[in-house]
Amino acid sequence: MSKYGRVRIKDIAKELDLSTATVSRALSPETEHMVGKDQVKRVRDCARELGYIPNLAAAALRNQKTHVIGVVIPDILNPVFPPMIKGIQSYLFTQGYITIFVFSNNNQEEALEEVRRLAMRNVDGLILASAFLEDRSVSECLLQEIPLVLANRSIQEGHLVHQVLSDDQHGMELAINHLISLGHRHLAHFAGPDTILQGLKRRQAFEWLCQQNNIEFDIINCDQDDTYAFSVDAGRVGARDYLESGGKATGWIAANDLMAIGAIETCRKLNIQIPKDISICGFNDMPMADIVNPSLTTVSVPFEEIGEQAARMLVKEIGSPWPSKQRWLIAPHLVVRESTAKA
Amino acid sequence: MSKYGRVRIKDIAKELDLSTATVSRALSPETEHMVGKDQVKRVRDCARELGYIPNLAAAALRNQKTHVIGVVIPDILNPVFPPMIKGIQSYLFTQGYITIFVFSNNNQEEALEEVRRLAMRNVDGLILASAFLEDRSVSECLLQEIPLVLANRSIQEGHLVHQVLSDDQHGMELAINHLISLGHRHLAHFAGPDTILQGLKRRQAFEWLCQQNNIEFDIINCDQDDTYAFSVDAGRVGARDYLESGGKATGWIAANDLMAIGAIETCRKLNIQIPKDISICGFNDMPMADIVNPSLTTVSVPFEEIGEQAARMLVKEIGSPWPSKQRWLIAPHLVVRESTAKA
DNA sequence: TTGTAGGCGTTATCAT
DNA sequence: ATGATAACGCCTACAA
Repeated sequence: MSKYGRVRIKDIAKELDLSTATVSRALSPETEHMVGKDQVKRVRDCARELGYIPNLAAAALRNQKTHVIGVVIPDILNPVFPPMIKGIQSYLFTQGYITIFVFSNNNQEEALEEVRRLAMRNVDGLILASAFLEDRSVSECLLQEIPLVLANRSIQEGHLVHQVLSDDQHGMELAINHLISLGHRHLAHFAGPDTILQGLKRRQAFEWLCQQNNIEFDIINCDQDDTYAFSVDAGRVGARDYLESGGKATGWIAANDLMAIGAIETCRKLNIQIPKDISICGFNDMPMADIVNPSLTTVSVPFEEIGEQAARMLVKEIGSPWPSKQRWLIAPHLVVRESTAKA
Repeated sequence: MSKYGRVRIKDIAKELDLSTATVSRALSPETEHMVGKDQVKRVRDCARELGYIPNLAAAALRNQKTHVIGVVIPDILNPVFPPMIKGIQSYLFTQGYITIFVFSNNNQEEALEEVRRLAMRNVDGLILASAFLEDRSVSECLLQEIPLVLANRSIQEGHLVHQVLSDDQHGMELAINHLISLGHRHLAHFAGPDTILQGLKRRQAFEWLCQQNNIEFDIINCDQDDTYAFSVDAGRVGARDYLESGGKATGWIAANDLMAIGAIETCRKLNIQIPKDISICGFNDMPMADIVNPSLTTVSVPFEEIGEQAARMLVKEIGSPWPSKQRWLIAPHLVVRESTAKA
């Protein structure tokens, strides 16, 4: 092969009898104007010929900028995240960034550990989609002065960081109005854990809106522990417990689609017909929500858009930090399918 | 705050009036034995106090080793990949590696571009799950001498790279035997593109096994273009075309679950009952295959295991390259659910 | 337009 | 046991 191991600028310089400075300049679009046109061509050709691949680790060390963004995702198996990942990655790609996705298994300790690892890699910025209302990852980032955007989550001290969120209050309103308009007068909410933003917000909105509308309601807490939160299993068990304890609501709203699917499964086992006997509404409109049995009526949260918007804000923040932090709400919409019907 | 920007080894050294060498040694588990016990403690304490975070880019530059693995995934929205991603990531995490996942949108050019970007980042190794039987990414890796494992895919020159694959021939046998045992005597295969390993292998296996069993069969090519391959839409259109052209098979095997779901949808629209009129079998057993309507009988491919095994082989290969390249087959199994029944 | 030289943060070699 | 120093590959002020 080539007479070099991995080709460096130095090798090209030697080959063409130039200085490394000239080669470096010729290779970079921002500086090539300082070099003669003919030289640029010579250098470029030679680089291609020798199979030169720049060593970005070295450049990063020198420039104090890696063009790497870190993203912490709580659970890769949760189907809402792939669209968000896509939104993040495809925008950052266009901006010349590479994205490191790490997965925290819904675990605060792991998330913090991952954030530290990312900090060691000198990421230029961080997007946290990991889910807890309070955890130390955020303070760690602030301490390290790493530009930060929270995607689809929030924290108590909202003024310290940028946030991109779906408007869950509005989403819950869409779901409740839908069920009410179908004639349901007793609703139930299968809630996620209060330690996670969506769990808290959706439960609060449900409670408040039912009271506003003078509707009888029950709230079922399905969360045993954090890894179990928002799972099909949580919905399964929640529904079973609710029915066994004599719950009478005819309109159910789950905190997410997976829990709705779990609830539907339990109903099927108990020979309860959906939507004839009970209407069930999900939340998120995850991929596949349209092909389950029955297909899910659900509040559609635009995760890809959330991801892209978060990435967009982060890039801006890296370019020039905003003095005040933004809280960006994205409106969900209702998708009516087969799992809801007249009471 | 601290009086330093980001704390470096040099800062700790100055603080404790030691040399950078001693501090570096004290901080690294492999070299701390060269330093007095008391010093180690002083250094560690000081590092914690100042909030020292090692700069791995610098270490990588010095050590010619980044502890970064790159993984190319063709499509994050394809539900078979999250389990594979999990398998890869969780194993590599335990081995002290960080993983960069990139997505090529089923596009060869993008995959190659991503591989180049990863090479610039000096990844220690690469896992390619991107799907084509022939593309330039592999040769690029070989050229750059980057340790390489193919996950769930293959190439013509199989002896040049490690591969971890599901045994599709065996999987197809399970599916066909299942349908035959249910009394089906005319089978159809909704095939993926021949340019992708699974498309090719599954079609070939289907053809051969039908001939072996003296079964009448049809093959429907659903692939228009690469981004469309293996999608719900491909299955939808394939089924419609097949039925409109008078296809009579009572047992269908799709090249993957998404296509099976698309085919089911078309049947539902045409008032064809599954599995009463036609039995449909999928391939992969993706997450959610158990909750679609009707739930899918499918050949279950253990993607998480494939991912973990690929990662395992890659780490070994990085440690000490094997002279001969391995081809590792993982056996799928059949999961019988509601979409297949007696003819 | 081109070249020289120093430094980004870390670690290994060599000397003490 | 500890310190001085060079080197990893790249970029850029400064000099010519």
